[in-house]
Amino acid sequence: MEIFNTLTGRKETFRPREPGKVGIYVCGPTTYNFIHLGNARALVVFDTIRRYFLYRGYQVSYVQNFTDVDDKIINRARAEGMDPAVLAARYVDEYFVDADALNVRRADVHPKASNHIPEIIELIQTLVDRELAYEAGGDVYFAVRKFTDYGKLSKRSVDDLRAGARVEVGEQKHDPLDFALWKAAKPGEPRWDSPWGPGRPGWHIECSAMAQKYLGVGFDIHGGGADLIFPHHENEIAQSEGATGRPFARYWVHNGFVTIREEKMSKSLGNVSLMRELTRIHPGAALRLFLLSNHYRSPLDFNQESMDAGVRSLERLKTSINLVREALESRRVRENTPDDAGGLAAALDQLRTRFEAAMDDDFNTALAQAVLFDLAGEVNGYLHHSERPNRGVLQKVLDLFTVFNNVLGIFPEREGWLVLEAESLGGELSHRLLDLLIAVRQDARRRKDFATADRIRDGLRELGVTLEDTAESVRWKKTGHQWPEGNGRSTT
RNA sequence: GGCGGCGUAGCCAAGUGGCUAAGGCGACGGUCUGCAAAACCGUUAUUCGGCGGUUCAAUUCCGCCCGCCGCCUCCA
Repeated sequence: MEIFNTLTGRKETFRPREPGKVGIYVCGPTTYNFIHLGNARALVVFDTIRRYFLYRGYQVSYVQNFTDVDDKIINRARAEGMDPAVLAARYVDEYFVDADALNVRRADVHPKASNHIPEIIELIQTLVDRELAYEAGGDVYFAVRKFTDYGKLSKRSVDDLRAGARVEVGEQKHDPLDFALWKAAKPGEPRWDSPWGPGRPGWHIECSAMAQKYLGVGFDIHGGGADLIFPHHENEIAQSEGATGRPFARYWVHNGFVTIREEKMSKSLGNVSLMRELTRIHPGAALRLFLLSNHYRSPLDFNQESMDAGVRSLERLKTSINLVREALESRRVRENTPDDAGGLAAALDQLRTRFEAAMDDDFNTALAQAVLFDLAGEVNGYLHHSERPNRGVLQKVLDLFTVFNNVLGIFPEREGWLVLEAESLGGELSHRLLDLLIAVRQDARRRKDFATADRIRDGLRELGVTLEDTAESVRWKKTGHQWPEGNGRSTT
């Protein structure tokens, strides 16, 4: 397995700290709002990486924190007249709603800064004892210039950084480059007792403390968005390696940004896309497919065209899986016919090899997706050309879809069965009405009253239900339109 | 200014020092269909931003130029 390591700037063969085991720490969101598309990309990328290690048989320890003590939380809580802890807890809950929509699995541990104050204080104390940190007016700062390796991750020299560094009002840094490990509490702010007086941890220190606690020193993979390289991860390295004298993490993995219509997504541009909005409009599976549609280190542009293409390509996968399922249930399937498509079974082995090669090469999910589409193409062709498809080979196809999906996580899985979508029309009555309309239309078709038949089909299409006539039955599927509860009609 | 990335068909997007430059979306033609839809078959980059260089051979390596983007401040 080859992984691009930000620390060395190149792809390296992955060698775990302990054979058969891999420890991964990913920086999770600061819980002051719903997560946005950029957060979602990081989540999905690292969830997929984790899944691939599991596929490869590793025992994975996957840790993703929540930053629940932070200026942004305090400010927002103040603005809303809420207790910061309550606000943070609320958005932790909301995080899971969005993560679930993207089929992102729970981490093995989801540590929160607020639950690790003693560990944080202990780590700061170690840094103070080693004279890499100093107290000033109730704050504690890390002395960047005393850590000689500073800048090794972001490839910056301390002198380059000097120009950009600034000192906020009220800070008492000895050097503008220094950063806060501990912030003295101002009136009305959350506070914990410490050897330096009441206060709260700075942003970077929590990750050092929690990663070390759950994964130990020198764990395998530390991940996050590329914007965390500097200063967050650089500072984590300084703190952790300063305190232990040993390498903090072995492979640093960073995902690229999401842009929106070619612009960086940011608050100031007002173009932040919250997942809560997006999942209302698009199926989670389509969003996940889109998020994995290019290499994780490249920028990914979100726009209507790309998303539409994602939705349609998802349809292709669903259709194929459904065709296989239908065939397996149909009368034409045979137990003992030879694999008469000229080697579908052999093709499956090749596809699996290609899939692994793609993922082995720095988690090339775009290539891995192509394998999924090739699988769809292979089996569609087989079903089209074979009068008597072989049950065994079709089952293998379904199994392979499941194996691939287990890594890419596009469709949720329930008891080994891929859930392609919630085929819900919003109630039992709707389903019965639809069945009735389809039956009436079938009668019309038998009478060759195609005007009526087409009127029903066209009308349903406008309502977001597409009918497909097959030799044996009529299929329907939901397309496009969403029907939010209670609020009437919404056009996407 | 410092650091880093990108430029492949109408769009999205993999990729490689030389065998037919993946895959998806779209478009076009055909099969199927009452007509559709879906599916299938076929077509859709003699060419990989431009100019040089290295090489028997470059889209792939190097240099320069043009264009785009990100980080250097909180940010996935």
